[in-house]
Order: sequence, then structure tokens, then C-alpha cells
Amino acid sequence: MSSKVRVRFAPSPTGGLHLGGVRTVLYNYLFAKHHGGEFVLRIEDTDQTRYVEGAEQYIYDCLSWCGLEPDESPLKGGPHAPYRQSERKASYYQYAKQLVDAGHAYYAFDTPEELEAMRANLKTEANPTPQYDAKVRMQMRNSEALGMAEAQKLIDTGTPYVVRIKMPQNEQVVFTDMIRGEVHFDTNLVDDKVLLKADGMPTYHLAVVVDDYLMGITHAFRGEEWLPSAPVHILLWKNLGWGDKMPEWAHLPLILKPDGHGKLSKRDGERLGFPVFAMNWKDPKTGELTQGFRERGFLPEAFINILAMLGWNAGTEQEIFSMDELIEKFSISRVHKGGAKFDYEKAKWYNHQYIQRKTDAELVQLAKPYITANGVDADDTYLEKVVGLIKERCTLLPDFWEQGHFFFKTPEITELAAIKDKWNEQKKTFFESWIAVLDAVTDWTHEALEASFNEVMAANGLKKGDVLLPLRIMLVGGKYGPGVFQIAEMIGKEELSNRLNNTTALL
RNA sequence: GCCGCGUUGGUCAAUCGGCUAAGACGCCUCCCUUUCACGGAGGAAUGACGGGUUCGACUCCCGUACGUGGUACCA
Repeated sequence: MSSKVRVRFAPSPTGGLHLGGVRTVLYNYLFAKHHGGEFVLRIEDTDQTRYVEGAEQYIYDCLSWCGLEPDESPLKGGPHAPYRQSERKASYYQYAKQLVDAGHAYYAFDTPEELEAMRANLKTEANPTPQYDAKVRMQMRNSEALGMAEAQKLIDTGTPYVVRIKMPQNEQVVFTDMIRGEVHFDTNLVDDKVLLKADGMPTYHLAVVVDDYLMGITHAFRGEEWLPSAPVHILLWKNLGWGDKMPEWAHLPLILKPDGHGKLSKRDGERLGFPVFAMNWKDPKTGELTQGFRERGFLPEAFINILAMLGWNAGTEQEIFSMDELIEKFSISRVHKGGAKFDYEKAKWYNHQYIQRKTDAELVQLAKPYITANGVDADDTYLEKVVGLIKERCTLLPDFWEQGHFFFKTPEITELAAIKDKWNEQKKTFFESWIAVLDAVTDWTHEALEASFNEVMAANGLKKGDVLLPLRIMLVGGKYGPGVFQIAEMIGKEELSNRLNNTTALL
């Protein structure tokens, strides 16, 4: 590892950014920063049929929210621009040609219908998905079967063609994965993947190799789903003559559904009630909106911490890591091999932890949007007190409203039943008496209010157990929230007596 | 089907041949609090299976099972 570390995240801008994608970015980023290297963002938009309006900007926004800023990107530019593969289109053909000339690839003219026919004809129970490989190569319409002269004629007459890799026979492709160690593939079982499409765009297979080479990528991290195509990429690196420049590979474990089986998908989140995307994503075609972690009320630091621990750990008992600590402690050798099921409960625990670690002033800024969204315009001093009183009850940002609304608006009494059965004249008299002496409370503090309350309570022959819950229901509406006298202090005398009067009237 | 990869409590996981197998989330009990939460103290719960190797295997090897990924002119 003599040269400077350079890694890349290369998403395809086709929709919402999945938490697994963010984790891939994160591990890339942590590895690069740990080694003082660079992190580049490259947009893999080689499939023009899958172009989605706004998806690229969305990726920038997600990375920015997460604090994972690329050193080079289509937006930021850099020494290897352009960083969008669609804009690099012209550069791929020459490498495909180079491979054909060297006998490592060939032209193929098979139409989609012909490919379909081949697969249908060869399909058997023992072989449900026939591949385009050495076994059928000579029966298809390509420069191997037809000869180069014939192929050239077809090309000259404008016949659409693709370039396919010519998988060698009876070879073993072996490489060392940073996470999994040595991985072996038998070339007889790998198919002749398309490298260059009929529209002149490269497929992922060609593009990733060419661009990683051109951009000087030293370490390539990607999801485990790419492992089966690794032999194609490795052969490409060798056959293009770049074998000594090939990056080290690391195939990251998958993030799986919490229940059942398989990769975690957007649908699982909808089904189980948690976000899967980093931020809200609205599909411009269907108009469908999918909620993200950010809009659900997660803090980016928490989100990052959650993802970091999903497949990696420091080997210590530490659970909470800042980005700087992650950068310092991250090492690929401590990344797990096996997939991890996503646990939303633990994710919420992390967010709660991060909320508790914020100062009240910081929390005011974070909570404010959720307060104002409910038509409340409170000043920061008041908000800061509220936030301090309720924060330990808040797991997600919207909880600041759920847990604190009664500090701003007269609550609806939803749990009147909890006091109605035991309500009596004695209690009624007590509350009326307390309201009457409120004016005498000159020192408007929760201590003074409590003292006054206790005094009147004793005078009426009542105990705390008799009247504390009723008081809470009157002030809050339900059986939750911080100390009742704290609330009474905050809302002030007028509002306090109003709430007491209003509720007793209902009993 | 074939190929790759994986497999420690319900979940995330430590362990890199000596284990009475950490810790966290969640769950349960109790304490604190006459609310909810926080906090505190406890508790239940784990090495897929079968063979080896070894004085000794959760750790190494081989099978089997199971899971998962791939098998597109998508990434």
C-alpha cells in the first residue's frame, strides 16, 4: 500500500438511497480517511433506460446529511473528471476494442429474441438458466463463430452489436478478498458477460474496471452481491494489461430483513414500519413517497453509528462512536463476513442515546421544526426549558412534540376515565380550594407550587395518591410527562387554573 | 439446477486452541418515581449437525444441513 489510498462509491442514480448503500459509502469513507486517502463519488448511469430525474441530486443530499462528503464528485469535480459515466462514454470503446484485438473479447450480433430463443431451447430442469458461454458460443452469431471478416462486414453494414468477454476455459481465477480471504472461481462456470452494449455504453463490468483504473482506485469495496462477477472484473484487469494496478477487493456483507429472509428492501420497511432510505424519496414517475431516516427524526450521527456497527465492531465494549472515532478505529479486518439482520429497536436506542448527549440548546434547534409544524411559536428560552424536561422521553425528533405539546397548547383530555371513577366531592373541593390559593403563591416555582398543593391537600384530608394523578391528567391529558409541578410552573398561573377548571367541569 | 459466500442467545456481537462463552438491543422481575420515561439491581436466553486433527476445540480440516447472493445488452 505504497500509493495513496483512493476509494470510490459508485451508485446508480435510480431511486432512494438504501441504508446498505450508505453503509457501503461509510466503510469506504472510513477506510479512506483512516489511511489519509481520498473518497470519490462516481455516478454509474450507464443504463439510460433507468434514468430517474432527481436521483443524482438526492444522492448528494443524502451524503451531505450523513457527513460523508466526497473529495471528488460530479458536483465537486477533480483531476479525473468527468465523474459521470454517461459523460465518459467515448472512452470505453477503445478498451473493448483492445480486448477484442487481443482475443479476450468478441463482437456478438445476437438479437434479444435470439438470446431468448437460445435460453428457451437449452433450458432444462437440470439447467434452468442457460448461460451464453463457451458451450454455446460457436452456435451463436458472433465474431468467434462467424469469423472476424464476416463480423466486420456486419459491423460495416450497421448491424447492432455488443462486445462480450471471452471467458477462457479450464482456468481458476483466484483472488484475495480483504474480508473473506482467498476466493476461487472456475472459468468454465462463468458466462461471456456483455462488456459494451449495443448503444455504445459500457456495462457495469467494463465501466467499473476502466474507471477504477483511470481514477487510480486502490481499494474497491462493494456489496457481497458483486462477488459472483468478480472473476469477470479480475480477468478484465489482467487482460487490459493493468494487473499490477488492480485494487484490493472487499465484498461487504449484506443487510438482511429483520424477519424472514433475504436482503432488506424498501418494501420491508413499509411492511414493518421503519425507514430503509436515508432520506425521503419521492418517485417522480409514480409520485410515491418513501420516508427516510432523516424525516423519521433520526440524527445523522446516530444513523451513521448504527450503520457502522452493522457488520463491524471495534472489538471493545464501546457502542457509541463519533465519526472521528470511527475513522480512527475502523479496520476492514474487523468487518464481519456474515450478513446482519437490521434491528430497528436498536436503531431507536442509538438515536435516543444521541439525543441525550446533545445540549439543550442544540436540541432546541433540532426540535423546533416539529414544534412550529404544530402552529406553535415559542421563544428559545422557553423551548430550552421544555426540551430539558422531556428529552429523556424522546427517541425520535417528533417525540419532542408528542412529549411536550402540553407545554404549548391546552391538551385534549384523553384519559379522563383514569380519574372519573374515583372522582368525588372531596376532590372537587380540594381542586377548587387550590385554585383559590394560587394567587397567594408569590414565588412561582415548582417547589412553591408543590408546597402549596401539599398544604391544601392535607387540609382537605387527602393524600398524594388521591390527587396527583388527577392533576396530571388535567395538565397533560394522559398518564405521561415530566413532574406535574414543573409543568404547572412552566404554563403559568392562568393556564394552570384554566386547565384545572376545564377538566373538573367534565367530571 | 449450477456457482460463490456465510452460519455464536430473538437481534447486533466478543472470542483469533484452554470457556465457568463478554458486552449491547429487546424481553422478564425488583428498586427508584404515587404518571411515563430515565436511572439502578437482578434474570431467562447462544457455539446448526456429523466426522476428523489435537492433551484440549466455538475456534483448525472435511462432509451434511440450512441461510444468502449471483446466474440480464441492471447496477
